[in-house]
Amino acid sequence: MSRRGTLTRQGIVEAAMAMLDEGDERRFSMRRLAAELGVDPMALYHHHRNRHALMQEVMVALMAACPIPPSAGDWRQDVRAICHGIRQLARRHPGTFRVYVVFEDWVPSEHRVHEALYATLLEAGFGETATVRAVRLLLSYAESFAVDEITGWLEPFSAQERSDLADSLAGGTHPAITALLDTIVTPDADAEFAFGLDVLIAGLERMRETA
Amino acid sequence: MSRRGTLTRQGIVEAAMAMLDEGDERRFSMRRLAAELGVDPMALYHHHRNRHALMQEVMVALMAACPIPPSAGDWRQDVRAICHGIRQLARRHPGTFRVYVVFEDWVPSEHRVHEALYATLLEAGFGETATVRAVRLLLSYAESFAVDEITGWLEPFSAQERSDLADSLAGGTHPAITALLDTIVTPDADAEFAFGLDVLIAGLERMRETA
DNA sequence: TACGCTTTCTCTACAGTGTAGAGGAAGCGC
DNA sequence: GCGCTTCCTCTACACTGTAGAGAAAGCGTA
Repeated sequence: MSRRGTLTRQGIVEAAMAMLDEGDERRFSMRRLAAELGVDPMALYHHHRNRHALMQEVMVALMAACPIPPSAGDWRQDVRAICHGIRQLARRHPGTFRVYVVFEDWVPSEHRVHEALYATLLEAGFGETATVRAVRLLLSYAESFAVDEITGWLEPFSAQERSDLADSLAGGTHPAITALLDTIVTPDADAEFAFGLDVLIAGLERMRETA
Repeated sequence: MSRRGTLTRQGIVEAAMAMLDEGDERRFSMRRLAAELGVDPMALYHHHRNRHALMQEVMVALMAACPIPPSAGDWRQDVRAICHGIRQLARRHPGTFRVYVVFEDWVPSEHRVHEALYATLLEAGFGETATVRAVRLLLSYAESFAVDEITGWLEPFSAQERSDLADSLAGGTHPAITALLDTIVTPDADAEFAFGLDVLIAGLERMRETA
């Protein structure tokens, strides 16, 4: 057992993030993390008040790592780029991101991302209320898409999954789903993400004109 | 201790759902549920293979309870109504709904809701691919909005929360957020939900025209 | 009524979790 | 050298899900 100087506040955060990201984030535990770091579980508590406080730090680190591309002048392109950054972040840190989306607390480093979106829309001429609402809309789109993607919902179904789905339709009458089965089981993540962004941006454009 | 006939497969499901909904869903446990039912924890395992299997049943019950209004003839109105049904469901079953959105498995009774949306958009003239994508978009909007709402993100900030937010902005430079602070801290859930739906529907309308 | 069988529940136990509280050792300043 | 602070370990507790064994209640049949 190493005795001293092995642990750092930030080192623990990084190790925790790595553990969340590789494999199932539900397998994360303070004891496992301590074992990984070759240290007694309670050693962690000297650097972080408790599990929740550690998680908070991990969330801060996560959002601080969110890429925010520089403005390209056109708000539509900027919005696309920022949302893409969120998607990239999720792919780089799938486990941590999934913890993030259900995390209840404040994560200060979120501000970076929010600021970028707010600034983009304000400058594009959206009103204050519309901007705030549009940002929530865009963020929830990007985040929930990203979660779906890292959870595997956007990968083509296996033969097994496809037939499970088909079987589960047998009970009731679901003509529309049945008709769409082939399309449903062969999603294209990139195209789907772009589609959603196109819809949102087109819709926002209309809002701006009429408001 | 009651000995026999107190427990029912469905009764356990309902009690579990009630326990999830009142108070924090993270406080749910098999042992607490058993205590509530006046029964030994292991008694539950005779009716449900394990906690996950029970949760699966609860999720099925949840989605089976999702109100699906009859079609009104206009796809825009139908989409609005269906999404509103999801929001209502979340408000009636906040704890269960929050478990649902992070639940990884298949929930057969989801089909009812999906079918309604698929059918609506197909009949409105959307292509197959567009329909599938639009449905995912609408569902993820309704669900993530509903989660935000039941989590409390759409209630006006308390003075404390407002000043916490203001403080957290002091460090960096966030001119846009700062300018929007008043708007950010006074959200209006109904208006916000309607705004998102308007944007999505307007955007989808454009997609249908150009496709 | 009596026997056994099945169903339903209880009891005990184990490995896992987060973490409180006490204690020990390493390194610093004097 | 001494003491103080910092960092870590050890032990312990209350909690979790659930395996495995056994008890009791009610049923079907004789």
